Amino acid sequence: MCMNQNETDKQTITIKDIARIAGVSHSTVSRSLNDSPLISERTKNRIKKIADDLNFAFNSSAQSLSTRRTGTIGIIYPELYDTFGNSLYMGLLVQGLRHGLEKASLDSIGSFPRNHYTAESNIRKLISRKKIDGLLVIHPEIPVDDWEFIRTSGIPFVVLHFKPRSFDYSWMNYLFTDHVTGGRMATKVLLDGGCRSILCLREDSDEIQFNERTEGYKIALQEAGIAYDPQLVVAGDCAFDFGFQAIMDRKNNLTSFDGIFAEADLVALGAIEALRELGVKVPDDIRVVGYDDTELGRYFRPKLTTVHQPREEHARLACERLIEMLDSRDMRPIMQKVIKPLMIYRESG
Amino acid sequence: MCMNQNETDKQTITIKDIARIAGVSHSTVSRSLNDSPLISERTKNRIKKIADDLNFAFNSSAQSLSTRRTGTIGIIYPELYDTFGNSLYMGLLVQGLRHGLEKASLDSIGSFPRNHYTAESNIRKLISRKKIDGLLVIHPEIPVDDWEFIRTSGIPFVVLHFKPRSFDYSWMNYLFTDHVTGGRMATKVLLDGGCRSILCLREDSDEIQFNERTEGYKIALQEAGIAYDPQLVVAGDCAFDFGFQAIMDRKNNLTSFDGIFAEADLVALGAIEALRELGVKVPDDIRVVGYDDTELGRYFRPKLTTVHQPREEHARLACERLIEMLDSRDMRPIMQKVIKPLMIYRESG
DNA sequence: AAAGTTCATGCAACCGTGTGCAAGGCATTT
DNA sequence: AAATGCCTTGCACACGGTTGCATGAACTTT
Repeated sequence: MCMNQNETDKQTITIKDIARIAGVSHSTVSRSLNDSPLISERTKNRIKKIADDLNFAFNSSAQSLSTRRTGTIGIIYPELYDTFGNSLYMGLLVQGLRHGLEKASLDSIGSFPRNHYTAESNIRKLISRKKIDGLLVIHPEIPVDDWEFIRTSGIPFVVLHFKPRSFDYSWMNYLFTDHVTGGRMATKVLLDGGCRSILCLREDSDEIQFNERTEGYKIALQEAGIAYDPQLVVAGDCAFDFGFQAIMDRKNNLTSFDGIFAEADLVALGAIEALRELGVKVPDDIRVVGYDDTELGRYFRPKLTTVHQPREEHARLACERLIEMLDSRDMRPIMQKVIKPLMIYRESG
Repeated sequence: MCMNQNETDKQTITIKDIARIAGVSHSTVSRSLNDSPLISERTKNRIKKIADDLNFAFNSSAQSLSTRRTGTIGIIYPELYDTFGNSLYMGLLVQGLRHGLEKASLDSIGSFPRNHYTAESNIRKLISRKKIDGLLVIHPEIPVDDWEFIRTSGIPFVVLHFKPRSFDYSWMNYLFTDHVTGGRMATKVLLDGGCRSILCLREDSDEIQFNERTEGYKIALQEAGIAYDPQLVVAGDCAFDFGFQAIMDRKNNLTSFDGIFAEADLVALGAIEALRELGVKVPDDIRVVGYDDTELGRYFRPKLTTVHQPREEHARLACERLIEMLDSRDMRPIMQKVIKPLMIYRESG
């Protein structure tokens, strides 16, 4: 009637079982399987063989309890789909981290900063309950007391991509992008193309990265001897529709600008679509430059000129540093990189 | 000179510490913090207070060792960026799972089926080392012996989205989409729009889902009394460029078809872009229907008519069933859903 | 042949928590 | 007053590993 629920349950075997079979103590088994030099080759091989035959695997909880190492890393990252742009951008970054950790045979627990239902801090939980050995943080909005908790916990961690707001990060290991330079480069491309009046479509938030991009925009203007006009900076969300609408809102006023710096690719694509519908030629009439180099920019026409951040490299470096910290227990902020972005010249800008 | 590396390390406190402070045995502390009815309210409150004051948190390894529950679930899913289309599609699904698990305060270890560097099976590792309580599988290519391992391990799991190939899944809990119906609906939209000769752009793989979509395409044709022409089925990868190139390859032959069923949104968008460049009007001259309802289709013009799979619902149901299995230990294949997709009518088809 | 080394292994404690069973205190019943 | 029962708590062992130290055997050295 009702299936015997243990029907398929494998008998779990432990090092003690192996010890019994091999006629040795369980310490010897433990040492053998961990390749301790204390044990003779002959015994080791015999025991490894037995373990193999029985498909033995260590119980990770027991091992963690004893060694104080879990072999898993927490990755704190935002919703991939709160804004669509995020998914395009973050995917590759998280992917890169997964690979970097895999290389060191580390597992990863992906987590939001806090539980959406209980509002409990996942960061705190993972650390204090000792579920993880280290932390990779990619998130614009870590609460100050979580930072404080991370700091006092002494757990190895690396911060990527988002500069912590309202919290001193001079003592952390981090890897950021120099968005001032990014914004400046993007704007300069437009200026070099002859633009004199550049619309800046930025995200309506206080995130440091967007402030920096706008800052770069201003610097480039200044360098070109063009007065900064606050009217030309428009804030919205990081979405296609914002770019589209921003242009449509100005359809009677299209001569008021000759270039567009969109601080996100998707916004740029929205703007381009609007321009196309209005019969404006990109880049002939108006030049457009995006930011982030999501895949999309490669596909749609005109192909998007944009600012690239080396995401795979970010991920690789972050993992390497974290693993180093795990091994050496040396938490000093040795890696504090602010990487220059790269301009990708395509058709739109 | 060199920082004292223990400077910030918090002294870990255990239930024994609390026991000592409270003047009770550690069993009493354990029972109190787990709200056992055996302990008097007065004692419980006193102990909870002390635990709170000390910021006590259970050591999860110790707890797992004792209870045989880790409170974490493995999610097996593919590269998000091997093909760009994947990232668009899978992101929301994985996101939904993360939310569903979070609701039950479960952590999740995201993993590829096997380690890219060591080729070791992550599925096996996670299960046999007892790192997880359950498994959510979203992957087209799980090796047969991994399925076998999952089966004999008796671990609770739910399969989503991809039907296992070359392995009987009648005993599993699963949630798939009826892609035959999806393909049929998509094709029917084109037929109803007056198309008589429909190009089918499919992925060049044996994945069941693509075979099913093509199958649905054939059925719809048959129902409309149109002979199936193998020449009209073209296989490539699931990318924008494939759709683009497929049309460009036929630019001298554009009258040979009047509709396009692309088995992935990105392919459809590529085709539409090519048609636009060739001066062909969509949908007036040629109708195009995509598949998957990635966000992209909402943005680009003409807006893409496409087949929607309710990904959030998939994720939610899968989590619910898994959690039920975790609690009840009842592994019977009670949930075997094949969900009908939904047609999204927009502009292109 | 006795003493000293080296090597391989076992003993026992420990990591932090859960839990069956026994025991003690106290109130109730006979 | 003794017997009974309930409520609360502690003891001791279990979970499955790791590791410092002691031990005994085999091998050198004097």
